[in-house]
Amino acid sequence: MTRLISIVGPTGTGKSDLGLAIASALHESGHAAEIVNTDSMQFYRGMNIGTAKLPEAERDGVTHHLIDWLEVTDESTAAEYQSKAREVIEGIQSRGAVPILVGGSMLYIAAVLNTFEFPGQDEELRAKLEQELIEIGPGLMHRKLQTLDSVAASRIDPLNGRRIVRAIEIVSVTGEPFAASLPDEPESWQPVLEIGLNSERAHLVERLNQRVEKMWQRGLVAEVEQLIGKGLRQAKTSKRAIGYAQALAQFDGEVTQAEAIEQTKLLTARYARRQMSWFRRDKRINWLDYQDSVSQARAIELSHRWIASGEQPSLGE
RNA sequence: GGCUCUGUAGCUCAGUUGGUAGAGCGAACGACUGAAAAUCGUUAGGUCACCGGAUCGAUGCCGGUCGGAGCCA
Repeated sequence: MTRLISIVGPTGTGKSDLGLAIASALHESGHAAEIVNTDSMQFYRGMNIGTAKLPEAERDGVTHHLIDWLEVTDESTAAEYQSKAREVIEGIQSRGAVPILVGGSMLYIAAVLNTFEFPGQDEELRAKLEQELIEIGPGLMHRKLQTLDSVAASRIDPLNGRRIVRAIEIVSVTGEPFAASLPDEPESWQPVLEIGLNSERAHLVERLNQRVEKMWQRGLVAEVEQLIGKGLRQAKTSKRAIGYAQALAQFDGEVTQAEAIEQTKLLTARYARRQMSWFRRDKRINWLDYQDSVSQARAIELSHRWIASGEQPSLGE
């Protein structure tokens, strides 16, 4: 079985390019590699500019999976993605190729890489609970959870309506207590080499700001206009993507272009921060500086060793 | 030049009928098990423009200085 590689890190650090570089380096040494997208917004067909999706022409002939597999009106879920992605990964491995996961959607990555079992769902119940949340507020919902599962309640903030609703749903569906917390040391679904790309915050934010400006120059608003024709307004998840929600508001005349760009910059920088706060707890990640030829060489070296012998870099190396 | 308004956290602004101050956003950090580009939590930031006066006590009142905005000439 070929070994898994995963490239993670905040948005805009060059993960896609590094994925290609590693794929090409592995290819030279006789290992085929295919890329598996772990960016939840690149799932959507037609969402290209705002998700910084690598155009097909720039994929160097490397097969990319799980890009453009949903319509904007579809709703992705981590559970569905988990089974899909694992199927794709096993398919790649059965062909003797190396799967390289590339992307920054935290929950989706964890769902694939870790032993992560999603408790069941009940859409009808969920809808009812969501309505109730609106009516009575998170405080009372939290008390309700407390009577059902006091341990879960103690681990969820009383104001976090969304998690409270989901916890009640889980307890009701499974009839069992809900841990409501992530394990400190997750169990790997498969052995994996994780490479993280990051950079000093100020530099990253500056770069992200420039990228947002470019998205508008390249016609994000026009892309949104096209997506409206495909039902973007009726969408649940896709239309809330950073940049798309703002471009839509601009298209509707609710905000000026300057405001839309400004808000998008803010949300992007905040998103990058949240990504890091999630990734930092994963001690398996080998962090490297982004867009640096030394880092790229290092990442390739790590990958070679990993594929050849299953050797992980030792601490402080 | 005259009149009026104005100067409080990195930003936008509340506020104190005189007892040294708050919010939203931002920042740093954290949580996260079927929407996660989501949903939330914690913390740190202020000689309340500057100088003087009256007062037991001033960010607040009075005078001045400097900066900003508007109107009139």
